Amino acid sequence: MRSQASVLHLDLDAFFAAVEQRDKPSLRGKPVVVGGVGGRGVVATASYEARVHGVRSAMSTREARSRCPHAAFLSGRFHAYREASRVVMGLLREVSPLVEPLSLDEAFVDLERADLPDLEVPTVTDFAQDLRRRVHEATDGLTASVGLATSKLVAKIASDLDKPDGLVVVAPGTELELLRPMRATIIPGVGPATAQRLRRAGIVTVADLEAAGLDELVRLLGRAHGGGLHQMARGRDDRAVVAEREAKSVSVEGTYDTDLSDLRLIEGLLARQAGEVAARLRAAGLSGRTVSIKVRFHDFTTLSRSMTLASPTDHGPTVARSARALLAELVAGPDTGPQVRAGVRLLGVGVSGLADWVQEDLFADTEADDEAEDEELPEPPRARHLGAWAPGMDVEHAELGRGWVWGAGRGVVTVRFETRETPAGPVRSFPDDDPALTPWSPTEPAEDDAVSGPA
DNA sequence: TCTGGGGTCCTAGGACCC
DNA sequence: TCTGGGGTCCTAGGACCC
Repeated sequence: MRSQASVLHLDLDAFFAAVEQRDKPSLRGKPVVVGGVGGRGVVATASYEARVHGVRSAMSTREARSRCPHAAFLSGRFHAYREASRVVMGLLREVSPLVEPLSLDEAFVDLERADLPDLEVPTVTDFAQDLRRRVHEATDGLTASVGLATSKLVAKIASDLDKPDGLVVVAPGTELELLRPMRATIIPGVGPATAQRLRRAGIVTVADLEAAGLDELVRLLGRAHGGGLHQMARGRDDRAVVAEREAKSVSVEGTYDTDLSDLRLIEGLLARQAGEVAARLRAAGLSGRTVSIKVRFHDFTTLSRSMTLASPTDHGPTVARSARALLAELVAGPDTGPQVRAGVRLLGVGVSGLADWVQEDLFADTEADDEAEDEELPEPPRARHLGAWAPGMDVEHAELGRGWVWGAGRGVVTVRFETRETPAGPVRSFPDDDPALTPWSPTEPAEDDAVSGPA
């Protein structure tokens, strides 16, 4: 924790709705709701005029319509939101090189890196007011609420205290008297489930949290969360403002207005999502090894299945093939098969375990050179390492799973497989626990990034 | 016709490795 | 040879955030 209030948190007010009101004068002063407008949509942002009628984020659009029928319901123009966000983040980076965006409408700014004569309360207060004015100007009328404090925790809480269009500076040394009377749910990370567990233990306010022992919190919430809250409740938060955060996963999902039960249609939708995910990976210069699907049934129970490939991919057909294979496993499952056929409301595809293409290539070159030098073939790896014969691999690759054997060198594996036709397409199984395996000549060219390594 | 979409982080168990 | 302990990877699910 710092000795001066040099962490700034800025939050644009009712952001999506405010952009709509800015761009469409007829909406100004009127209730505006941005979110899903379909039968199963939820509210992303409600303007303050709509909030008066009880409309809230994450509420179903159906509920919002009944509470505020005269509101304008809009599905959102994300290009406009991204553009407004870009302007604001650019402005923040002008005042400090250390800006950490949390979403399109929110960021931390480290004032220790800003050009200020000092970091005393009057100075940072004037600075923040000037910043809010500049945001208003640069965005053609959007308002921002700002919190200033000695830590991220308190700055974020502070920015919310005088919304909209507010500024709250928490003077160093006064953090605990601010936090103690507040509900524990004020602390980011304490959601409904955590709040309920705490309540059952008689913990409602931050003061209660502070009085609870570390052991008790860890017992209630686990090591990481319990330990974190024990610190936060004392106003202790040393998290740094971090400018660059690397993406860890890329995913696409969709909820359908009516439940899907046609397996061909489900497969087709998954394949399309796989293509979108791959395109976004390529656009970001990323690739990943783990492909996941997500399926939500009519009763809202949600399953996920994932598989890790032998090497990273950003290839649409490879992601699609993996997704189809994971779906086929669900369809073949004695419990999950009937669930799928009974109706699916959400489908999703994601890729995680991301690697940077450029780094991957450099790494591969180095490794190839090393290999040429010492002329030593890798030890035949053990079968359990083989990502190369994962279910869903196409026939050529299953027969000759050439490629990287993760963590153990390269080899050629010959695998017997059996194919069974199902309504969702062919499902393969691999009767041999221990596929035959021989070392692979490193000079042999790779054909497909599905199974070939980064060589 | 309750309950979005895109993420992050954590937990826990099993397999495996040293 | 037997036993045990860590560490890592993988998978599934859950909580949470905006």
